[in-house]
Amino acid sequence: MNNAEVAGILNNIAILLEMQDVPFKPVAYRRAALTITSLDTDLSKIKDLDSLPNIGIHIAKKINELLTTGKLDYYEKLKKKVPVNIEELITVPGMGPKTILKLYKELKIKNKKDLEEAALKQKIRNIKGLGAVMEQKILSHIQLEKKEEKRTFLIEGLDTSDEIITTLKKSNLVETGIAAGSIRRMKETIGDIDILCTSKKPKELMDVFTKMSVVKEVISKGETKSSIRTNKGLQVDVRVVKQSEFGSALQYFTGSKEHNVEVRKIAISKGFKLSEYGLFKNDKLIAGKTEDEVYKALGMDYIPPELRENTGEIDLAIRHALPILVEQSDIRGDLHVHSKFSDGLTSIEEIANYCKDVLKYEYIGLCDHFGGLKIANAMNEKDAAKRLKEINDLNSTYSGFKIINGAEVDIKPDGKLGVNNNALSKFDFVTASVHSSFNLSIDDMTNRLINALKNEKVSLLGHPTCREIFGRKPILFNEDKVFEAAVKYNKPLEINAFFNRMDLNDMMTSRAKKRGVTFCIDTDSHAIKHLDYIRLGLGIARRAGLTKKDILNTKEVSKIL
DNA sequence: GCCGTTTTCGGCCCGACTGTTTTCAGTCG
Ligand SMILES: Nc1nc2c(ncn2[C@H]2C[C@H](O)[C@@H](COP(=O)(O)OP(=O)(O)OP(=O)(O)O)O2)c(=O)[nH]1
Ligand SMILES: [Mg+2]
Ligand SMILES: [Mg+2]
Ligand SMILES: [Zn+2]
Repeated sequence: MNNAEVAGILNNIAILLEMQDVPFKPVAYRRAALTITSLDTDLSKIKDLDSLPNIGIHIAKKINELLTTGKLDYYEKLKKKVPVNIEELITVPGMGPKTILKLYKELKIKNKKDLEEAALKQKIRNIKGLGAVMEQKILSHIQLEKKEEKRTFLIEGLDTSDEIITTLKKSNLVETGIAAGSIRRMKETIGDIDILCTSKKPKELMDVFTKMSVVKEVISKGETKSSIRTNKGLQVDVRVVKQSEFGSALQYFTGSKEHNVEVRKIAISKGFKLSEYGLFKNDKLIAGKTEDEVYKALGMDYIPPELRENTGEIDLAIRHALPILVEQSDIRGDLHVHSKFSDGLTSIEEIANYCKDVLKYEYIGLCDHFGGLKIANAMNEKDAAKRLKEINDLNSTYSGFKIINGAEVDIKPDGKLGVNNNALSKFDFVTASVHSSFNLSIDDMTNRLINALKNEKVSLLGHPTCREIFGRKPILFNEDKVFEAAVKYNKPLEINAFFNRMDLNDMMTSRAKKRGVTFCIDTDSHAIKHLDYIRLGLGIARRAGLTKKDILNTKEVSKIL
């Protein structure tokens, strides 16, 4: 039984207990499940389970029973009382523990199929406490759901929230509009789009919001909170508050939920109450205009959104020990950019101008594919020579900006590069990365990456895990050994910021930092607009707590060659 | 069931929207 399965069962127990109105235990089981979900080691490898946060002796014992027997008596007994497919039913909006219980008792509904049939026969509307509206909601959800992916890419959230805020602002009813939730925290995937607005006319603003042309369905609508679904199937939540409440509302709406709960507990312990409307002491407003004010009043330093996951940031903020996170303005260049000379779409000059004039970089590393990779239209020696001349010509026209003559080369299964080191001697910067044979044994893959890192011509290990979000699984290797090699040979690991790679991800970056690894945030651009993905890479870096000095491309060009 | 600069019992975040509702439960953020 793996971690996800154990967490799933603990979550189901929480729901079964809620059905019986058991107080507090559901929260305890949910927290335990969350702890397990965020674990990066297998439960079976952990000896003292009850030393994990939110897992005490009782849940630890239950986990052990699950791990050794594959079953849990306590869970089986709970299920016997309400033998329904919880996972399936709970995904239907509006279906919570109480509704599931009621429908089982009254109509023997055990799963989605039963639910759909009952709704079609108009049986649900007759249940006391339910009605025709609920019946219709259930039906339309079950029939429309089909194949919707639940979460989506961060970049889609960033772009769509920008578009919606722009649309809302056209009404002149918005004072401040900002994306919140997981978008503001820069999570690699987002479940919905959360937008906070301040306005003097919330009612009118909500009318505008729920009547936008992209709205397919209005999920709920109130004066301070409304939700819609777009024609692309994305849910958008908008909260509207007064400008004077902006800080506390943003603190609330940015989350994470777990962070909020923890901060609110601290407020309680100090005799305050914290909500989206402000920090209060005996109904007297203490803070609320800015987030900074709220955190300060609670004895904390301001916590950057990317860190608000209740993974230790609150303690650090109290002890004034938060890291000073890397910022966009610290980035001096992008060291993994493709041009027309391989599979990119853009001329070198266009790329250079954008980096120099718009992004204010001091350098770019042109890392067109070189040798070996047929699919990516790799350069041969002749192409490389032609490109070098173009680079030199352009460089002679710049002051304070430099195009670095780099290459991206393939790492073969044995860890040798796609081309020999002699052929690489002409390049000043070499990104080595895996592009095929993703399924080696862990040992072989580990040796493959270590051999690449060991190679004196290699400057950087590109997209180290090769995972694609919602797509290819990461390649498997011994993390500790690879991190160790990266430190030993003084080679940074790439934080590849391409929207569907984001590789290394936040968690692995955080673990690597603890082992002393350094990093390089690259966009892997193949077109001008990809260069802006740097902010996705910054999101990963900041979520992992990286500072300027952890990152190669915050350094001057003379220090990286 | 978990947890502890109000340490081993007594508390556990707080509020909006819907409709099941006419004074509130349930679900969701
Ligand atoms: N205090 C408190 N705040 C919550 C709760 N649930 C959600 N929030 C706040 C924090 C969340 O970041 C914010 C938006 O809620 P979402 O459900 O959209 O979650 P979030 O955006 O963090 O993740 P997502 O990617 O949408 O799944 O609302 C809660 O139970 N209590
Ligand atoms: Mg969200
Ligand atoms: Mg939301
Ligand atoms: Zn590349």
